[in-house]
Amino acid sequence: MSSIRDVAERARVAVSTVSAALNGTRPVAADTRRRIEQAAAELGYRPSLLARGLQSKRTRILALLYPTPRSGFGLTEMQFATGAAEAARELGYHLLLSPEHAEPVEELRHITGLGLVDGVLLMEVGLDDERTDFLLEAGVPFSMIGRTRDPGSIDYADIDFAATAAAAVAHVAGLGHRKLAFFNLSADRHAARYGPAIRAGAEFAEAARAAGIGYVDDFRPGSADEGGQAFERLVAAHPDTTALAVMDDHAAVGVIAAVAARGWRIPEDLTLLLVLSSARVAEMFHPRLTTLEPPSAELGGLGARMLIGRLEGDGPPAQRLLPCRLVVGDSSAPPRAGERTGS
Amino acid sequence: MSSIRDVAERARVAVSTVSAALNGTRPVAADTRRRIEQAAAELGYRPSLLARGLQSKRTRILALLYPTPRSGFGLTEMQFATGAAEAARELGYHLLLSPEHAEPVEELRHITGLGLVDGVLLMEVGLDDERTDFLLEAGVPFSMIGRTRDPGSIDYADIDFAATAAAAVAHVAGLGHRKLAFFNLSADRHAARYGPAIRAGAEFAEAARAAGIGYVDDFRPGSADEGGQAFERLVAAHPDTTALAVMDDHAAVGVIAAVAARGWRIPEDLTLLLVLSSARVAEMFHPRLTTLEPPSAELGGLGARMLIGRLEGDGPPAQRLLPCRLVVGDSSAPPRAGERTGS
DNA sequence: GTGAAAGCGCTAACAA
DNA sequence: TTGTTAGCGCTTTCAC
Repeated sequence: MSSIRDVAERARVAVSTVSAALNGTRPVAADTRRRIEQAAAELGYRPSLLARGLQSKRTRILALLYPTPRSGFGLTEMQFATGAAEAARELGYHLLLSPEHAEPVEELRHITGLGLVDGVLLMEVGLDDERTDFLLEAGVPFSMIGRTRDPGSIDYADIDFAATAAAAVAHVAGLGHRKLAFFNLSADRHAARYGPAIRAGAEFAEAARAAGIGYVDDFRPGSADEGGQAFERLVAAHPDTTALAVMDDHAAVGVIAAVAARGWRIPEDLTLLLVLSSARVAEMFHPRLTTLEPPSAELGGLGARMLIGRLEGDGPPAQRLLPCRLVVGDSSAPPRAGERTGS
Repeated sequence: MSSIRDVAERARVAVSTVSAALNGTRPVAADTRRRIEQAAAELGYRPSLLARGLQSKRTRILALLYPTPRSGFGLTEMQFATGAAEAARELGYHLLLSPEHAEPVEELRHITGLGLVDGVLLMEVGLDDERTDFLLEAGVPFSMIGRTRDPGSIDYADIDFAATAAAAVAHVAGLGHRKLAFFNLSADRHAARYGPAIRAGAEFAEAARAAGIGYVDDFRPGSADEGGQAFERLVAAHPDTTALAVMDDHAAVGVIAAVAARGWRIPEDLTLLLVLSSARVAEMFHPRLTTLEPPSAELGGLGARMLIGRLEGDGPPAQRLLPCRLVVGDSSAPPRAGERTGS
């Protein structure tokens, strides 16, 4: 690799002039600049990020902290990462993928202590997240994909659960349904104070209330089996339910099986919505499910942009909510006029 | 951030002694070492990766080059990334996520030119991959997840297609099937000389031949619709086919629908296998599909380890093939004794 | 408009 | 066993 000295020698100028010419830090005579640029091009010169970073205390590297896949990392999470990486790249930054192990705060301390990264992007943010306390205290710039209960002036990009729930409710109400059930994420996720589980629950209830349709949300199935069971209990307790929104992919699988087992059909006997699942997953189902697809890549990109904005000293905190996109599949239809048949 | 000088002053020694004590580069008196360690601890000292890298020409950062999601990035690809990040972390390295845009080689030139990374991990390697030529020529250490047609002495971790195909064939043959069909990846992927498409095709043919069972593989459906159509054509042309292995998730969806449309059932009328799909995807189907799950995280981890091995100057090239894991679901069963009913 | 020199935090000769 | 010193490649005063 050729260094700035090589360029300077070849262009017969001082290194400081090369630096100035290449960065536009101070005026350089047009002719000198030309010689320098040519020399740099001929040598294939690339300024060393390390040296530059050492000097300027800025590396243009961002760390994306991600929890080691628990039950499994979804497509959604992946898209946060790729979205963020993409946005970072566009702005001349790099994204470091940092797995969090047992002790997230330790991990943070480690990664920020190295002086390697300018800022941190947090994923899977809990309502109360100890990592934010640490970062705030340590004065490390960061932004969140998701948000804590009280984000204060921290930058974040999160799903607009209110708009998402409203869209879902409008969709089913528009089809003529009068009673909607909502299967939230598993009890585990609630116990972990997982924001999406809690916010979606609250917002669906509110949206149903506002729309004046019936609403049930006592279920939190986290697997196919639990999904099937929850569905059976739902039908037993609320036979007038004609539309169901499910947050957990696997639970949806169980619901579909249970529907078929009763001799019912989707969408004739039940309108089924997948909430916060990518359309790619929805396509795996047959019939193709209507889904509220989270704008994952956009959220990741926004998170990265916000962080960079902060690093480059922008203004007020950027806090953005993006609604899920309603992708209508073949699992939604008006409710059947008469009684449902089957067992 | 406190620097090595601060530690040196506090411990009343020279910086070089601190460096030596902390890195074990040269002998340090036990007592001195203690003082240094204590001082470092008290100051919360973390050596700067930048400074160290500038000096040692080694940053302990690896770049994972990933293609910008075309049709869509699967879980599988994600797991390469997380597996690699995990392994890197364990060995004290960091993983940079580098999206490749239009011009992969340009991207490589850029990322390697910065002096930021010690080596590169390549994903989605084609049979003829221009990136390897560049890296070889540039003398940049790298390893591949996947492999070119002729990997020479390049490190790689790839799927063992022969073992995978053998396991699949043994599974269906063991159930008593006499004729297996194989739906390869889409024509697009073949056109792109995508290794897995080509290798899996060849190895399934070979495994079927070796096992002495019938084999058909003229189909390359890349979507649900194409999958359904391919299935219809298959049944028309080879009505004696009782087992089917499918590589594309979406095509499998179409097959399942087509099977149902004929009034057939899985697994009674058709044994269906998903090849190279994660079990997590297989669970989305009902019945749960038997799958040959790629060891994605392991491959990613291996790729990272190999690269690190190379960087730390190990011996001969590491080239590893890992078989897919056969996860038996509810879609495989012995062939039906009599005729199949339905249209 | 340009050059010389200091220094970012660290490692590695070389001396002592 | 420890200290002194010279860089790694760059940016940034400060002179000229």
